[in-house]
Amino acid sequence: MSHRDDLLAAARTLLEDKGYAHITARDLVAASGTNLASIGYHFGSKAGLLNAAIATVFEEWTDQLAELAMADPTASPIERGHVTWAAWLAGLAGKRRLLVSYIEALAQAERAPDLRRQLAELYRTCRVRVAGLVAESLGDGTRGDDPRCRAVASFVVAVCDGLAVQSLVDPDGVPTPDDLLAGLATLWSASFPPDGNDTSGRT
Amino acid sequence: MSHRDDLLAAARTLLEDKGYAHITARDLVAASGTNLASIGYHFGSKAGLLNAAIATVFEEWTDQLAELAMADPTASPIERGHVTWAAWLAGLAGKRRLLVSYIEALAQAERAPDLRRQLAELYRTCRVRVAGLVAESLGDGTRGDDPRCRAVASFVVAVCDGLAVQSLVDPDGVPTPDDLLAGLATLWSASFPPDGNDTSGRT
DNA sequence: AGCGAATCTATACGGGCGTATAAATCGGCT
DNA sequence: AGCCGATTTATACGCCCGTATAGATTCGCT
Repeated sequence: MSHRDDLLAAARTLLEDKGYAHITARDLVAASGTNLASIGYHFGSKAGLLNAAIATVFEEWTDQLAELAMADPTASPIERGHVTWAAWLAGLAGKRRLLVSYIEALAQAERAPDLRRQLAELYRTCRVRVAGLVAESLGDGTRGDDPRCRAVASFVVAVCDGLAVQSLVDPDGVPTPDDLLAGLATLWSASFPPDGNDTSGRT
Repeated sequence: MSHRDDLLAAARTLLEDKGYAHITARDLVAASGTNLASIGYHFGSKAGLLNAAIATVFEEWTDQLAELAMADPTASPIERGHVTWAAWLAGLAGKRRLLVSYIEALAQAERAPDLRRQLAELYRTCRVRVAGLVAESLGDGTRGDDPRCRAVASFVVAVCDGLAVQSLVDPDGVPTPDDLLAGLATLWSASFPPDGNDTSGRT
């Protein structure tokens, strides 16, 4: 394992137990068994390392959700949404501490152009990917860059964000998957009106 | 004006243009024209001052919304919700920078017991107050401590939070007041079934 | 084996940080 | 006027921070 990998792993750990804002360069060195100067050498700065770590976390989450959403090839789009959110909600409790760091980073990004660009790019990629999954699940030849797919993707991602944050603010007040489904039904049919030919699920 | 007030005002200003995490004690002194030691004297610590400032911001927001929600004495509960959220959404753009600081504080609270307690108390008070408004708007003698009122209050507050955060993450993807109303209608009728029973969505 | 590049180590540096201390000043009260 | 507590001032202390530098080591290649 290179120092680079060690540092990344340590950053990931520390994001969980110290929080983005309170990690010092010396924390990272101690947790990784590497050297102070290695941070600068491999990542340019402490911020560079931390942001790289945030990115891996984000990608990890998207991977998990994407895999889950597409696990059942026969599922309708609405079922996939349900599955995704249910899984997301179920996992939130265990992600709590990392989530806090992620939210911290989100806030810092407002005044840190580099981090901001990085997060924006991450979101863009994520949405494109989700849009692709939506198109795939429609199975009628619609492509991922279809505006409707992009709209649905934005919506799905936004809901995941909203749920995550709400679980921080008020862990006991987060809606159940069934609550979500009721809301989803309304919003989904508003996006894909069930008039004429439509493959989207009926409830 | 006492140093206490000057510091509080400076903290409020700095929360907007430097962000919770990056305000230093010397920033506060410079912006307030006071003295380094006055922070400790009046607030115990820099964190004490910052948290007091956050509290005033929070209370200011609640005051504004409460006033707006109750402006029209003939409005139904659902109309009040609509008005409140619409106003909240309209104001979010102008609150953006303060909002970032608030979110930062929220994240920090996870590892800062004092701040955490303070925010929890703020939320509790806020919910009680909203529940009171809900009861008042029902106008049928229901009291604010009725479980249904409390549930509605939690929901309303959570939505405000969710909207705020989403406006940070993705300002262009925030739902319109009308989108909200559609979702609200579903959820509201699920909370207060117009007739006997079972209005919740099913798979 | 020998060389250059990549990587790692040890340490120094300057700076900014939050807080504490002690003295000066103010303000109300008798 | 004189006192006392509340407040304000000026400054010092010690700590820890992020980064840079320079030299040692390792690795890949011929």
